[in-house]
Amino acid sequence: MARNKPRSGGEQVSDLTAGRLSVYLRCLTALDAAGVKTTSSKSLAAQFHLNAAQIRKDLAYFGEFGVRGVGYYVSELKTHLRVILGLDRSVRVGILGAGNLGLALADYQGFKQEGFAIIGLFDVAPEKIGSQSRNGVRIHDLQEFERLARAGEIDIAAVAVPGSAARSAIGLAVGCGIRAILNFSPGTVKVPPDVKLKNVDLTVSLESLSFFLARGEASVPTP
Amino acid sequence: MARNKPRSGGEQVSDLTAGRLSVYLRCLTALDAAGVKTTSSKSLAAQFHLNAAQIRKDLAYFGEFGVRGVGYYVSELKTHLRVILGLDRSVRVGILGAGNLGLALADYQGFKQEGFAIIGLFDVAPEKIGSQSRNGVRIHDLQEFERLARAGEIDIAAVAVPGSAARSAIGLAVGCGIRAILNFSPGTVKVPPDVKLKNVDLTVSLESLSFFLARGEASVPTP
DNA sequence: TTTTGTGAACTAGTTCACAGCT
DNA sequence: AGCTGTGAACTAGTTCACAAAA
Repeated sequence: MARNKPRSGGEQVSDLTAGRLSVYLRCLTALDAAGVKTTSSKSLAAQFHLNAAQIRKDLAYFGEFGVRGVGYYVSELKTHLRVILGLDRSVRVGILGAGNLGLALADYQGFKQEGFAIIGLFDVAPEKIGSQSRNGVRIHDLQEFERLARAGEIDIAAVAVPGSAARSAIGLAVGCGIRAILNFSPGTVKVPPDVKLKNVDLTVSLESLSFFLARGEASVPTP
Repeated sequence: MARNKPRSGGEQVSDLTAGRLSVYLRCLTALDAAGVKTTSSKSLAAQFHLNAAQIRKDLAYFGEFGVRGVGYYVSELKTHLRVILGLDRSVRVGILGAGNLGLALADYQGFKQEGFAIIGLFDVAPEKIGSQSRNGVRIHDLQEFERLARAGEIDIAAVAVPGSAARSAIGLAVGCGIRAILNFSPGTVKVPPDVKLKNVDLTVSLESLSFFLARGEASVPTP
């Protein structure tokens, strides 16, 4: 059995590491589903195009989960990763903006699969309020978001409003005590240091690709 | 006038740099719309929470666009950036997968605004083929994608298929000569080195946020 | 003076390589 | 033997600080 250095939440973990932990969890889930009992950093690296040393280093940071000479027990490591990622409890997501993107996010199956709970869609347009997405996620008034957020019933705000409304939507969420925001709107918004803002900028992604096409370059996938 | 070192497409430009160029273009477009004629790296940095030295370095890599003592001419620099990003010609995007996400992407206004041409949606489900998105983007058979791609009429493939179909969809696109792929499906797919693959993994994004919530940490926005 | 463009210094992130455990 | 965990070496990315230009 391996249990040694469960790191106290002191040091800063990089965003890239956090993302990789999520990737590792997905790999382990696949192996588990395939009935694989044990694996190693080398085998994970080979199968999923990762670097073995990096996997070991990322994992070792949170404790000694491996067994020397053997590797990692798939199901055990999976459980550890779920705890590390905070997925052992329900993570409640509220979506700001019930446009095309907001509606698509609400019905995105990947979230449900990973255990995220979509609390609802929130918009300001009176004609949308009361209706629901294809899969039955209800659209509420933005005030309802405020109420729920202040009551501590929303963990993550997904912001999918038009660019012009992004700043105020993010400001609102922060004001209600939201500590984690996934922002799909364009622009450079600043948040207090205790709030984690993650930007998914579709225009920037497409324009980067256009740039590499224009240069005739290409290479490594972007994680 | 400034024109000195228009870098030959020799060296490798990092993905982070490419993304920042797109951000700079957006900043300049905003300034231009506001009637601002000149700006400086310092002023851009202050307004949009960037680093002045980095802006200068990124831009200087492609030529001497600035004027010492003055700064940059907004409209001139904007034009340069559009050329550098390959946005001076039409960039044609085909969307693989006409599910919720694919449909939302097809109707996403941000793309149209930036000059991307959405060629169509492509799916395998017979009942979807022939219909169209809310804003009128047609859904075609996947074979039509193959035909168009082989004819060189699609520059970027956006992959929004279910996870299980991602590998084959990306393989198909690569096989048809597509050199740039924006992938929304989960998983670690490998592509040849001359193909640029950019992953937008919503589950990884949400799980990173969950991780930071679980640790009680937070900090800098993620670009 | 102001502000660019850029080498130098620094910081962050990745990979190597091996001691140490099973 | 095999594989982890980790310091050391390396690579990439960012910021500083200043000479050169307008």
